[in-house]
Amino acid sequence: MSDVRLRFAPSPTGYLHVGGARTALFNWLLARKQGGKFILRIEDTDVARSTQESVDAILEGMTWLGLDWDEGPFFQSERFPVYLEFVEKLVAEGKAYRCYCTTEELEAKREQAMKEGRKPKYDGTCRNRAEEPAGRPSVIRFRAPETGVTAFDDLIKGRIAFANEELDDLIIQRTDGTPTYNFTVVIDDATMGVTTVIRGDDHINNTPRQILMYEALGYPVPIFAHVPMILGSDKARLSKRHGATSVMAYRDMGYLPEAMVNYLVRLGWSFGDEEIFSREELIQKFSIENVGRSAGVFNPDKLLWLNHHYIKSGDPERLAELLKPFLKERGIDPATGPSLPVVVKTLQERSRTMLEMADGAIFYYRDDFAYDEQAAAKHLVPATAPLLAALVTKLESLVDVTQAGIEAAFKESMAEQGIKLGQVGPAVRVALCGGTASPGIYEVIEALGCEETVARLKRAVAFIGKA
RNA sequence: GGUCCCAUCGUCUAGCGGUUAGGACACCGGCCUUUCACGUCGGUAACAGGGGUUCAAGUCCCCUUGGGAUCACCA
Repeated sequence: MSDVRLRFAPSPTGYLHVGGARTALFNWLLARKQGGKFILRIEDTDVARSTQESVDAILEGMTWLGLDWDEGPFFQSERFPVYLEFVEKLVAEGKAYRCYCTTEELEAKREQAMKEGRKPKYDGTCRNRAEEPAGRPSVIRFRAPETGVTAFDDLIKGRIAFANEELDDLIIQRTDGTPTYNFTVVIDDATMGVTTVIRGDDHINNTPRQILMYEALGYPVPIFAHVPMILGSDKARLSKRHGATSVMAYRDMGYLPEAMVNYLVRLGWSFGDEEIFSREELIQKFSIENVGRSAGVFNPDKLLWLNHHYIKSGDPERLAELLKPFLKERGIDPATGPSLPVVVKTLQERSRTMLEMADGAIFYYRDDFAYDEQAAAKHLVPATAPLLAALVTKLESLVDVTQAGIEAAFKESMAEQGIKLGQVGPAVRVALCGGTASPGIYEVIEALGCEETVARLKRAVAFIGKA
């Protein structure tokens, strides 16, 4: 046990994407490993862009991944009074000041500075303004030191230092009185007692300003760990055009949460040569020290492989439950046919996603499917009709409807007919499943039951007769 | 452009001064086999470049090059 406190602080302007999910996961893992607390905070100070739908989507994504939080969710929009209090405190102490520069003026100065090759930072016009013009709109800026160096020891990147002259006086309160991100994040992390901040490395440049504010406020500076970004296949920032980026989209595409968690954690973190980690193992083995420093490319193939792995080794009962919605989408009611867990067992090895499994399960629950044309042309031919008929006879009197019993019946029938499995097997497969790719025929028969199997074989014989 | 970050197979990575540079995904072969798969065996494939330091450098330092992030009254 320890008193580490970590947090995930997304802004509700969209769904939970894989990058955010990984950041959340790292925070959650460290909290769980060290027996600390994991806080969820919604950063919705930008009222215009924040939506309730996004909040719900983020919560849903977290829940799906199994990332439970100990405190929150807190909403920054509900804490405005807290922020204002701190703003006033800073102003009273002379650590922040009112700025009357208009957006247009600032814009012009920025352009001018760029044109002259200077840094486009705030020039400090209002920093030492003597009197305050009444009736003019104003913002509040944080008074940052103009000299010196602000540095921190990043748990992932190592020591990072910034010359204070590179920083400028950033706005902490807008004209409309609302606080801005770089301020609220500091106030919240400080007042919520956050000890370790794990976040995307796109925040590195914000860190020195934030440290300066912690110091101005008299709060201890947390430890930072900036995790590298996730890239698309072209090494550009991961986006929609690389494929799905929403965590929930992967659920809908038939991915298991444990596969997503396993994939995400290994993207940037490693533990020797190990690839497969259960949730418990991750909590035990995860460490920030083993998080890499460079950005990583999101590899859908490896995610798919992991998903396949977890489907192969998953509990059929659970998978059956997860499969139901996918079957429903296909208009199939599993109650009308063979036991779903039994069906699942026959499909686990050949399903990389639950969606594939659903497609593979369809034939079990429909007896009116059309035969694959090529398969029928090749295997449902006159020569096989009597062989199938012989099997019908054999199966109709079969008592031991297990794979072993079925196999024995097949062997017997084949011996009587003087043929090999290859001469009748493919036809049975097509008769039962409609195509040439399917689980083993003994498995299928066991799942289907003798009655249904016989019906399908008879249907195939009839089909041959009509052809 | 300024600042900051990054750099081992196509991809994810191991490596923490001395290795035939290892594993995984993907890819290509063999085996297994009633199909598809699973499994299994094997193969192709990497230290961005240049300087140092050192008996010894993928590992430490510097430069170059190449990526990326960030410079908002967004978060």
